[in-house]
Amino acid sequence: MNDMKNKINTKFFRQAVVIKALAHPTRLSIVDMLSKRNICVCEITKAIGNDISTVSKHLSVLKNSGLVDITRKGNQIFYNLKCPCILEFMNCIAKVSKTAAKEKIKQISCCDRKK
Amino acid sequence: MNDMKNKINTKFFRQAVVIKALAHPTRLSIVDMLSKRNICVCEITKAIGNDISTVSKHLSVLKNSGLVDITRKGNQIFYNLKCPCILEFMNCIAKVSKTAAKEKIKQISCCDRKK
DNA sequence: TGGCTATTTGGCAAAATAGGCAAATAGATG
DNA sequence: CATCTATTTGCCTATTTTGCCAAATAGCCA
Repeated sequence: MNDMKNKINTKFFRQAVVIKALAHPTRLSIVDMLSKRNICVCEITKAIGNDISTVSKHLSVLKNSGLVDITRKGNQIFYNLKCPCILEFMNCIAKVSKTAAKEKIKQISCCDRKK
Repeated sequence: MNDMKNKINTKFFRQAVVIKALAHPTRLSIVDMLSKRNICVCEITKAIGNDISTVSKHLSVLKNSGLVDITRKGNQIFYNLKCPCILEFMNCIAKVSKTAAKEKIKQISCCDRKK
């Protein structure tokens, strides 16, 4: 069991960092945008609608996880997706989330089986 | 831009729920175990080494996200992975996390380029 | 150099998450 | 029904994450 504790502290812990980076609606939306083309911070900020400092922090979470990279062009910093395989992953997540949503609707609308 | 805000509140928000469920070392470790076979709570608890109530809460996060399902057998509850595609996804995450780790080691050991 | 634009960082308060203990619940079984 | 085992829930505290504002940086250009 301490065995497993150690394991958690290495492989799973590191992987969780990457997954955590994806675990926020704003960051998912950013990843979605970046999957289409590289975009600069100011454009992302416009699309998201939060304060630019907030967006910048989200971007730095993505960068630290290793999911994205940056390129400077003049004054602007462009972010780009580093690992396209993330997109397949996103398909899988989309599937799970759609199924889950449908099931929740069923549970709510059909009959409150829980007292 | 409010457009995007709305989008965040629906699709990306729901997907983030699923990803958040995966974004914890303990839960990743549970998913890894479940990928091999269905296991009951008490066995998972033994492997993880946390309090059973803690493990139970992690399991309920996974269940609410739609990633796992349960089956009762006698008075034990077995958890099982609902969506095998998660495993392919994990390969991708593993790749990103390994690359990120290597790069961090490079940054630290070779030369502190940041002042 | 000095001012300009784009971006990041620091500090802080609010909200969300994690983990342990004790109590509650759900079936199984005598 | 009483009790036992397996699991979940409630409550509480500690930690982490978010998001905003103000201030600091970084490169560009006159």
